[in-house]
Amino acid sequence: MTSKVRARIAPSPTGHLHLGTARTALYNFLFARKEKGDFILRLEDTDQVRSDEKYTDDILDGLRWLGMNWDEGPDIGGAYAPYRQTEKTDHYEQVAHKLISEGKAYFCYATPEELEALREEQKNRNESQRYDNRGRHYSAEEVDKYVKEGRIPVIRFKVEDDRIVSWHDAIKGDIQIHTADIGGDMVIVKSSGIAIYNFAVVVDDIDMKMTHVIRGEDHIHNTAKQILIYEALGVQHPIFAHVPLIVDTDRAKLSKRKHGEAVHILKYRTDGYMPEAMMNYLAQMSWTPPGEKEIFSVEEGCAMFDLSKVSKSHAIFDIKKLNWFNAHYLKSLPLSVVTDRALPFLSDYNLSQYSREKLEAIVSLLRDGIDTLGEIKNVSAFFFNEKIEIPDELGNDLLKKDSSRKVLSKVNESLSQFPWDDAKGCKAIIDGIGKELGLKGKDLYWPVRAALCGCTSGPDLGATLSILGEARVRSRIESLLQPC
RNA sequence: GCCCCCAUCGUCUAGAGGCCUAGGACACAUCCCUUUCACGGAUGCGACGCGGGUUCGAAUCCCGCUGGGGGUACCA
Repeated sequence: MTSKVRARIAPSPTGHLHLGTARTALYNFLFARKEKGDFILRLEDTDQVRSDEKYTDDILDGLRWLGMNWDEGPDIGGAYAPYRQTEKTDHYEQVAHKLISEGKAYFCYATPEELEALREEQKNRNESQRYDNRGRHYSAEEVDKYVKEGRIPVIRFKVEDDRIVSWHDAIKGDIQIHTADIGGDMVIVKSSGIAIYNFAVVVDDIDMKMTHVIRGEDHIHNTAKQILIYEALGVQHPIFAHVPLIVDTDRAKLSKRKHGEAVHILKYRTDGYMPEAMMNYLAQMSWTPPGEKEIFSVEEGCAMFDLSKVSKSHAIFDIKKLNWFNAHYLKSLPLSVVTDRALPFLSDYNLSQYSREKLEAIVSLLRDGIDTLGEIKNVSAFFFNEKIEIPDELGNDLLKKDSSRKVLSKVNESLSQFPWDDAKGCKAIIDGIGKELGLKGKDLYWPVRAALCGCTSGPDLGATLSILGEARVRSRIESLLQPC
């Protein structure tokens, strides 16, 4: 009888939601949903120095934004609460003491300085750096001496020296790690009394009955350590799956230090990326759905996801591909939705000068030509600003040409005949003027466009005219026809 | 240093020994559509890191090399 699948994401609130965390969360989420299991959110906040509540909010918010929801978590509770490690300190310590009483762990009084010296020595001798397990053999006198000195011990877990830990990774396949390479007996509880990550995760994953642990491949060595703890605790370990890391175009791990805000989901939100695009891009970075289907929603992802099809090799974050996804969703999502999302990016403008209908028309016109909503402010400026800037190269050159002035004069004379509510009709009049003057293509369109938009490329001309309306068009053209 | 993981077009990838003269997508180039631009459509460019095996047959399996990445904490 297989038990219900339980997968989780366990971020630590030491920074904004990271791209890699988001993707790992997504894979856990997709997997849990696909298997009709539970997806759990848990906070690994044992790093007291770096943890911050504001990051917790950012992380939960970011995950929701991407379309994920969880069945249990710090915000909604659940059968296995609490879902924050800092609320389980005593529990971890109890488990650690149980291991001590069974002879599987012990107090170690070595100071950080002593350990540093040990590492230094080993390095000089060109040996691999590892704890020498000295704490296993303290005499009563030694312990007494250290206690009198006021040393506060850590708790170390005994790592068997000559064994191979192996598991079948759901993504990577069989992995074997020799215990000699783990680094000696490992700390499981710091002198502060706080459990160390490798210990707390295991206790939590046991407590919460996790069946699958899907996480970044930077945890592969931790997995070996953790399997040892599962064994000591007499519990069968969950299925592990290590997802390849996301690296940059130089193939280095994405890091705050090197990439700044670009490693955070928040950055993409504020730059005007659609959550649908972000989710879709993240999901397909290391996983291809059957049938080479590139575009898919969270729901479709949930239905199609297959852990065994996740790639083993690293994924390179390619902003161009993300842009393509985003441009796709910008064009295909319902206009009202895109408009709602676009308006905050236009908040510097006086939006009340247009009806909602016209605003939607503007978004509809502009969304074809941009990759992100962040770009909409610039490309829509001529719709909102009272006066537009005409760049010198257009003002001094194109708009000074005889043919250009002819076109503009003619358009100006005909303004009263434009069917202002009909974009195609407006365009037809321009075409008519072109025919009359014997001008076409650039000679015809560019002057009009330049006069209205301040540039020679842009959205559909008829629609632009229609949205701007007679008054704005008239004032822009007339201001250019003034003798200079 | 030691340990682990990985290796197909510039990028993401399909490929589970013959279906592969290696397929798709992004990007790029050209063309078409549009009497401008964008969108859209079509075409093109373009890869199995190297060397050994195994096999009738290898991108696919094995070994070595090289390259890349990750890990080696009283961080997570």
